Order: sequence, then C-alpha cells, then structure tokens
Amino acid sequence: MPRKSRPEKITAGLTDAQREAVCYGEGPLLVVAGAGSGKTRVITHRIAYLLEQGVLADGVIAVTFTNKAADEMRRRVEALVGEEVHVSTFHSFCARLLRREIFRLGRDPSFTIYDRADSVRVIRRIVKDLELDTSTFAPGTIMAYIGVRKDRVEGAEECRKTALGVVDRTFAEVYGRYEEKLTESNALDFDDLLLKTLELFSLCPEVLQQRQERYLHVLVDEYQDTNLPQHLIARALQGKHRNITAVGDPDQMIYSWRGARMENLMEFEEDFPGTHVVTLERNYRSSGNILRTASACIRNNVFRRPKELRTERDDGAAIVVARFADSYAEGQWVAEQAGELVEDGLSLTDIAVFYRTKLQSAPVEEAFGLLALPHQVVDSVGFYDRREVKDLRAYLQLLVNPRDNESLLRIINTPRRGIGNRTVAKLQAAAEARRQSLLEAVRDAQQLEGLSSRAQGALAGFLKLYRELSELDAGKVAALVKQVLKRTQYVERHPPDQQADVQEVVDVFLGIVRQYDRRHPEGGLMGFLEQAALVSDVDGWNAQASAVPFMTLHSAKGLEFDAVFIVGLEEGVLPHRRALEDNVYGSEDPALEEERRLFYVGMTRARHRLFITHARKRTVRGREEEALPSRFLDELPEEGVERLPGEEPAGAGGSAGGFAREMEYVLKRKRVSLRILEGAGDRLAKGVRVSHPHYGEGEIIESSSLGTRHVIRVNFIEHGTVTLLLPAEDVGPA
DNA sequence: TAAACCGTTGTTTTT
DNA sequence: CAACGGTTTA
Repeated sequence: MPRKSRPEKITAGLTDAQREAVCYGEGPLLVVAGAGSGKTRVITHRIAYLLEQGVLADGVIAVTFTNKAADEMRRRVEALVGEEVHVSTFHSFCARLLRREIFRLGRDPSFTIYDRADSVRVIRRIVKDLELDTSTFAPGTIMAYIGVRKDRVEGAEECRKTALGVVDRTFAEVYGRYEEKLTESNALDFDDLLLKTLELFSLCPEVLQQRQERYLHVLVDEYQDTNLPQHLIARALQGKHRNITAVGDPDQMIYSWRGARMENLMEFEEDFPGTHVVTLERNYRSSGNILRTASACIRNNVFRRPKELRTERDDGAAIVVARFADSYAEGQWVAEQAGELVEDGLSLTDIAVFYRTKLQSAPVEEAFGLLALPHQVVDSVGFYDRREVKDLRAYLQLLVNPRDNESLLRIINTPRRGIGNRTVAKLQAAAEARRQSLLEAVRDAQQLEGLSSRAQGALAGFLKLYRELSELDAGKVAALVKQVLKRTQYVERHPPDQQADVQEVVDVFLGIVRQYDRRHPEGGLMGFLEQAALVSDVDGWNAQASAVPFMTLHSAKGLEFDAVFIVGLEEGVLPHRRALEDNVYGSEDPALEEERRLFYVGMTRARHRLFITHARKRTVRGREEEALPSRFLDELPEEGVERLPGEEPAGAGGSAGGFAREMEYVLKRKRVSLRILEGAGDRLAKGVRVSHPHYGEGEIIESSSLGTRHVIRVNFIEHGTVTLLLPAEDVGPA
C-alpha cells in the first residue's frame, strides 16, 4: 500500500530528547516527561513514526486517560499520517474486548456497566437483607472497601480467607454477595471491566495470544495514574512483541484514591528488563515565573525523585496571589480579571478556572453571570447523575439487558404507576425463590398469591409497556428515548412546578443522544449506553464553544491554557480536609503530598498568567466558616509572585507559621475525648497508653501543653502516628 | 399506595 | 444545606 512518506514532517521541530523517544526502535521504552515537556506530542509523533516505518495501524494500541484525550490523539495521528489508529481508555478498551469475548466466561455480551451509585444501591440492599448495622456497615464504606480490594486484584473468596475479625469477615461476606448480585443482573462495575479482562486472559490463553500477536506496539499515557489491574493488562498485551511505551510524570500522580500506583512508573525498569529511559526536563509551556513557582512547591514532597524542569521562556508576568473576604468576592475578582484578559485580546477559551471540589464552582459561576461572561462548567458526570437521566438510561438499559434488576427497580414505579414497596418486595421474593430475574417475575406475576388486583393490573401495564418498547426498531437511539418519554408520560407526570426543569434536563439528554446517533450511525443502543457509562467530566467539554471552562484540578490534567485561575487555596479545601485527617504534621504524609501534586498540576497548566486566590470565609454546608490560607501558599517563592493587598507574605510577623496554623486546624477538627489506659504521674506523658474512639489504642510518643490544652502525638496501633490537640477536660481515666 | 413530614447524616477527586 | 431513609397519615 503506497503511503505518503513524510518523515520530515514527523520529526521536524522535535528536540533531541523528544526525537530520541519518538524514533526509539524495539523494546520497552519509558518516557519520564515533566509538565509541559511535550509528552502528548511525543506519543502522537511516535505512533506516526511507527506507522511510517511500516507498522500497520491495526497493530498499534494506545491508551489515554480520558475519551477526549483519545479522540484528540487519534485526530492528531490522522493529521500526521492519514491513518486511524486505535486509541481508547483502559475501560473502554476492556468493555469492547469483553463484548466480543466474555461469552467464553459464560457471561452474556449485553452486560450492563454499573456506576458507583448503582453499586452502592446494590450494597445498600444487601446490607438491609443481612440486617447489618448501617453505621458500621455503611454502603459507601463497603463500596470503598470493595474498590480497594478490586484495585489489588483480590476476589471476594480471597478476602474471606484472609479476613481478620468479625467486621472484616462481614465486609468480605458483603463483597461476595455483591458479586453474586452483579452476576445475576449480568452487570459489571468499572473495576470489573479491568478484572474480567484479566480473568479472560488467564482462563482463555487463546484470546490473549491473539491480542499479543496483533499488538506490535502498546503505548500508555499518564502511566503514573495506572492502577495494578491496568498495569497487568498493559503488561499482558505487550507480552509477545515486548514493545511497550509508557509515558508519565510521578509529580502528577493524583489518583491514588482510585488505586493509582506511582510504582508502576517508578519500578517500570524492573518490571520490563531492558527498558530504555528518556527523560524530558525541558518545559515549553510555562513562563519562567510560573515554572519556578510550581517547582518550588512540588520540591516540598519527600516521596519524590528530584527533577528540575527548565524553561526557555521569559520570566513573564508575576504570579498573582490574592485574598478576599469570602468566596463571592473571590469569584467576582476572578470574573473581573478574566474580563480584562479578554479585553486585552485573550479569547475565552484561552482562560480556565480550576478548583478542588465541584461545590466551589457556584460562586464563580454567579460572578461570571453577573458580568455576562460566557463560561461552562465541565461536569458531564454530574449531568449523567441527574435523576432524570438515570431514569431514562435505566429504561434503555433494561431493553438491552432484561436481567438488569437494578435498572428495573429504578423504573418499575417511575413515573408512579401503582407498584409500591410491598408489591416490589413480593416480586423480589418470588424472583429469588424461582431463581428468576425481576422482569421474569413481573411476567409471571399473575401466579403470585397475595397481590391485589390493582397491583396485578399495574404490573400487567408495566409489562405491556416493556414489550411495546422492546418491539420498537432500535435503529436510532433518539427515537427510542422519545417513545419512552411519550409512553410513560415522563415529563407530564411530574408536578407542574417541576416540569420545566425536568424538560430542560430531558432536552439536553436528547441532544446528547442525537449527537451520538449522528456520529455513530451503527453504534446502536448498547454502544450509546456504554459510552454514557464511561464518560469522564472533560469528555463533555466543548473546547470549541466560546466560553471560559470551569473544572476540577483532576479534570485539568493534560490540558493547558494561556491564563489559569486556581481558587480556594485554603486549609481544608486545598489541601482538602480529608487529606489532613490522619496526619497533620510535616510533609511525610502521602495524602498531603497528593494534594500538593494536585496544586502542582493546576499551576503547570498555565502558559503565561497564573492567578491564585483564597477567601477568609467559606460557606461549608450552609455555614460560614473561617478559612485559613493554604499551607501551600507559604511554599511559593517571593520572587516572581505578587501578593495583592490583604494578602500577607509568607511568614510575615512570625505568626502565620505552619505550626500555629496546624494547631488551629487541629483545634477545630480534632477535639475529641481520649481515655488513658495505663501509666502514672503526668496524665499525658510520653509512654502512656491511651484509647481513642476513632483511632483505637496507641501510645503517646510526644507531649506538650499549650495553655490549658495538650498537644500530643500518639502512635496508634492501627492508624499510625496522629497528632491530637485536646483540652484537659476531654481526657478521662480508664 | 403515595404524599408529607421529620430526623439523620455526610461532606473530594472520577474511569 | 442537601439528600436520603424511615415513619406517619390521608
């Protein structure tokens, strides 16, 4: 096949280090790429280069972190060499593979993908069935437990065998039941997509072998954020040809709560003997001031391989740090500054606003609204979580997978059609007894005793509706959604004052569906549902739309903008309070270091201008609370950073030091009672053993008094070292 | 069965 | 301040 040969186009403009990575030949390759060092460029150009070298497009698999990044990479490769390569996320790659092959594991290919909320609902029902105490066995806690286990590739059986104690054994028990429920419903959760793929590879070597033959090259972006199952999948795929390219930056690892393992990157050379390593330390994105500031901050991380990024760019404008009375004043200032940047010639899409949590978007949105500055909150996941969208998806899902009990439970009485809790409970009992799905139980409901004729009628009506819907031609998803809406009177059956809101959500959903129909004429209903299940927030961001994007720091990874605003640099927000809970001292704390990396990711997104803001007061759950400046602000250098009036420079007056701040934080959060187990003399002296309602037992390793209060460091048996600050009256004898 | 009410609870980040 | 679960009442 004749190919337009353009090697000069592919390697032109690359630096030596970039070219070394792009043109590397056979064998494992690790590209440690600092922020802004052209990492995406290296991957796309490497793929293009490989194709130029004669590798068939079909023999390349590239994995990115989001679908949007995948689309972008595919587009860029196509622009370079005119060929379409396979780029996807781990999850969608696995989903597609499993649709083809999961029958080998005795499962049906029309499986439903459950999101976290679906999973929690399943667990909630199990916890109820088992009559467990819902505070010890909170569904969310159990879900987190299962998630951690799955990230470690540990099955329910394994957990049951290794469980220590009653609580742990119960967790494992629920895990086992959860797996059963999902199997009954023919559903997979996010983690299962990865785990079932691994299971398939080990139980059906012929499938793995076929994939290994096919993939001459495997390329994985953002390797620092891969978890163990993903690492194993990448490893499996490259098994025959041993051509794996991993690209990543340990300083940007921000998903440890989802099982991401920095070790996958750090120990890459041991896992793949003979690895060639290319390090990219030159930054082509950010001004000198921005890069120096970000570097100064990240340098405070202890668990880190030192790396010094250098930029060729000018120092540029100073970074602006500003403090405001509250988050509304903060938002207003951000909007005003953004407006000025636009007047100076920046376009709206060159500007971005980042925050730690989605809750923070509201005040900034409001301010942008007041100034009539177009903006868009990047939050597709939030949209798909809307009740209306989940309802409609459940209707569609049940058509694809009639065994999906979770979807059936969601819609059997939505809108209300007279099928109440008691009727549903009877259906569940019948389904369990006859080993049927709930829909089958509905079908056979006339044989059920103890159902009122009213309930019978309602069930018959639902069954009729289901049958009518399933007979419709599923060619266009939008047409199907419209039929669901029409036949259920979905919008009309809401209270009149809600109908406008519901209609709006429905219309946006219909827009998404139509767009899917247009782009994937052959995709079908199952394809749509799969895509909907695997969206990330940024996937829904329209980068073309002329509006300032607002997004979380997590979503910002991999993007860049001329001007960046990071809001809410406050203790408890960034770093987030959850990260401060276990360890408040020093920087040996992994959770705190991840928060710092998050800040680092945010700062390094900026090309020319960086604005960092915080507020004195923040409204948390309806209550206004004092907010302290983030400790990360103290870590910024003085040079190249302009602190606006009202904003004190680091350490000014000697009162804003780290210790005092930590104290105040602890004072607020950690005032709890402590029991002394043994030890005489000074009640809170070193060596005294204590018991804490949350942390359990431990031994005091450091103690001092602060006025009427005590500051102690305790080494807890199960939780490690924790610093506590407590008033004397909060301490009681054993 | 469904609406209305009340109390509890939690509360980051997202494939 | 939500959202959710459970209870009571029509």
